Amino acid sequence: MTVRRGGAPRSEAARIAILEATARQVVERGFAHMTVEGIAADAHVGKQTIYRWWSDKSELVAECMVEGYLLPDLLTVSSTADLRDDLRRALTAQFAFADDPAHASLLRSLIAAATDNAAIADRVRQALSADGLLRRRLDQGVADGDLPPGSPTKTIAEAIAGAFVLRVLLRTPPGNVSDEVERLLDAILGTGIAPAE
Amino acid sequence: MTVRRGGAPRSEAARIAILEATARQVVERGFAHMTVEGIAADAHVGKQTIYRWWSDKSELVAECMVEGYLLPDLLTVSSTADLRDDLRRALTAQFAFADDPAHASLLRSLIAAATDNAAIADRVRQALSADGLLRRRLDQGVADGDLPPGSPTKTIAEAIAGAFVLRVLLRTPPGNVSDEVERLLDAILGTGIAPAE
Amino acid sequence: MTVRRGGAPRSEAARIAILEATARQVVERGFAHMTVEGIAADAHVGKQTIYRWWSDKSELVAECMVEGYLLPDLLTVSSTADLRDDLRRALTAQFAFADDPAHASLLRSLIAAATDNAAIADRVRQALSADGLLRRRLDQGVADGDLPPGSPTKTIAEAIAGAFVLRVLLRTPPGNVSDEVERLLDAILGTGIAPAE
Amino acid sequence: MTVRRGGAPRSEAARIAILEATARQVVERGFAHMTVEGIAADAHVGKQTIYRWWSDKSELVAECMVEGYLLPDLLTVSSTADLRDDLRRALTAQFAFADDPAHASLLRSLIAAATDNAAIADRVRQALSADGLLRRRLDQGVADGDLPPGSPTKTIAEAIAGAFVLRVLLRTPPGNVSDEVERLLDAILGTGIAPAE
DNA sequence: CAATAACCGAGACGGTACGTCTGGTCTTCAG
DNA sequence: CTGAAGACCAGACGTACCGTCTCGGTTATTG
Repeated sequence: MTVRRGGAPRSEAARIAILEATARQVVERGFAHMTVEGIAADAHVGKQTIYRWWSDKSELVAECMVEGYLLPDLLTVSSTADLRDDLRRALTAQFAFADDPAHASLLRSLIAAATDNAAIADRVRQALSADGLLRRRLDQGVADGDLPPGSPTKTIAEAIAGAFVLRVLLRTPPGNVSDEVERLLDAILGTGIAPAE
Repeated sequence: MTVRRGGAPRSEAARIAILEATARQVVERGFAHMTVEGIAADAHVGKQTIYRWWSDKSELVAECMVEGYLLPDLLTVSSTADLRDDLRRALTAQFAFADDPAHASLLRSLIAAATDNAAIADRVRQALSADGLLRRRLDQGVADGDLPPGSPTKTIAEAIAGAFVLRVLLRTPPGNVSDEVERLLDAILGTGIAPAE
Repeated sequence: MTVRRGGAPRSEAARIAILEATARQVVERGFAHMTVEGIAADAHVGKQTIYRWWSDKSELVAECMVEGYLLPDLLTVSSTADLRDDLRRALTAQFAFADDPAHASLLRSLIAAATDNAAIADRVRQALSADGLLRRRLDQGVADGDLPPGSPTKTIAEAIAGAFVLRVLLRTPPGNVSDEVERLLDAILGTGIAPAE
Repeated sequence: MTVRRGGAPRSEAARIAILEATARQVVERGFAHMTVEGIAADAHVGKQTIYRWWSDKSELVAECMVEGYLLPDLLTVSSTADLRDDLRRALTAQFAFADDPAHASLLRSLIAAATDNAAIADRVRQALSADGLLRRRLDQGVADGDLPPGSPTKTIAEAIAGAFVLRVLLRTPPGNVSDEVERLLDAILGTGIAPAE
């Protein structure tokens, strides 16, 4: 292991102030328009203290997300007997979140950041799929016989997340959320009517 | 109507040089790191000639895409009697395109640009869904009885596009493309086995 | 010759504003403590406009001096029949100037600048020797027989300037100026009494 | 008096390493461009160890000079019966020293330092006038009748030092040293010919 | 001989300024 | 009036140092 060779240890207070300021700046200005200088000023910190520990602003945002300063898990997947209803609840909440223009704007910022930084991308996916909760509920659906055996639950979960991402990217105007959710459920789970033979 | 009051007409040569330079810069540097100054130099054009006709770099990229300098339609959807095979062909080609790291990087740049500019976002969706071709093939599938009547074909097409976008965003390592495509088809079309009652 | 190929010509207004601001900053802060950023702000000018035309702050100060924004000629050498009296008047005025602490401080700043930049050094010498006026009066003194024929008038003028520079450098407290001037004249012109054989 | 209440005594090794490093840095970078951090690194010493004992870099340089790490006494004034010859020897050595560009550069650095710090200025004057040796030889010249009674020997010594300082400042190109020395002696001592009546 | 105190090397900290790069605007001249 | 060229003001970039503070560790003196 690395031996401490003198010097003050890293300041946790500074680290937290910087991450909080970063989160504020992402929300206020967006990823593209926020500046390291602005973060330093907001956090009452020297710029060098930022550059000492992070190489660029996408690293900052990545750590912000990992530490949960930016994006809560958007999905909370309930687990009743009714798979479709559980998913409906979860997706409705997620879509409603994105219908707030400020939230949509934040999400677009994070998508932009994700194009720069794989860690952010992964964290976005985690947030969007409730870090596996969604997939686990789908697996349960397979076990319960609500989904065909062998259903690719991981892929289904990613298709749901992807549909959501694209909706945010396309700025789909907040329409009738429940209709949209229903259509997405139809697309993923089938219309509930067995396909024609 | 606005009366033209003399002077030289807009130079088509300059316009084309600028769009070509923009396309080059997106590929070489990525959307976030390219500069208007760099484009002007690359196109041997004054900065003002750019600012006179476009308000910012996302407008430039948007026009580039519309004019086809940047992204070809990624899907070419065939129309045989077998829906699943038609989709398989289309998606396989699309996934293969994204497996080239340079292409994936370009796509991420365009996603970043799309977060800034709705026109780009829409154009990305168009490219990803072959400007409606995919949806039309799905509609045909409904008509042929390959999909249940009332299937939300638009939503299905967007889920497919979304799954692809998320794959690009997450930098999913190029694995077994045919398996992944198969899983995505399973997710969207069902496993081919009627869900248990 | 170089052909102008377009682009706005250099702004004379900006150039003057920068030189004036530089002069103000030298006086207010001193050469060592003034900043390019401060000058830019004072002159309401972008930093690049400074760096485009000057390589560093000693170049700025040099141009300031050449243009006369900073240091007037300190000597005005009269030309009566009495060499010693002419020099007395000139040196007394110069010493009195340096007795103002602000002036002394400015002179030290310029000496510091001169250690960086030969052009400044030469301009300081010019200012100190009235750009040759002093030497010409000494030559006249030789012609009049007030100085021995063959007297090294250039060296004498430099010794006078050097004595003054050293006085400024040493911060010799403002004492009895007329005594000091008299002693310097004695040193340079002799005590007026022929040396003992 | 202040009572020592325990603790390690000041490290002489560190003090010497710092002064040596300071001297190296003055020579290598010049006073204006050397840094405390560079000195600390060069001396393998913590910055605080410097700031604990010196307030700024001009203090460091001042102590360097007092301790003789930087500038030897440039004059060694011999004391034969011939005043002019004694001075000629001394000045020739001094001028020859300054003809080495590295020495001239060091002297300019010290002049720059002297503009910041009166102690350095005084030490420079001391070095240049051999700490009074020159003046004492001039006094001897008065006693011997080589100079008029009442000659202002202090002022003469300072004029000699000043002429030398100005020569260094002006970067007078190394020309014929013996001629220059001769002219300076003429300027100070007279041409050796009694002035015309 | 433990406790205390001042020292030491190392290096993180909040800052200021550097010199460069780019954004968007404005100004010239050529066509 | 367009377009190439490029100067302009503004301000962020990432780096270098400033002078202070905080570590772990090392001598001395003192109770």
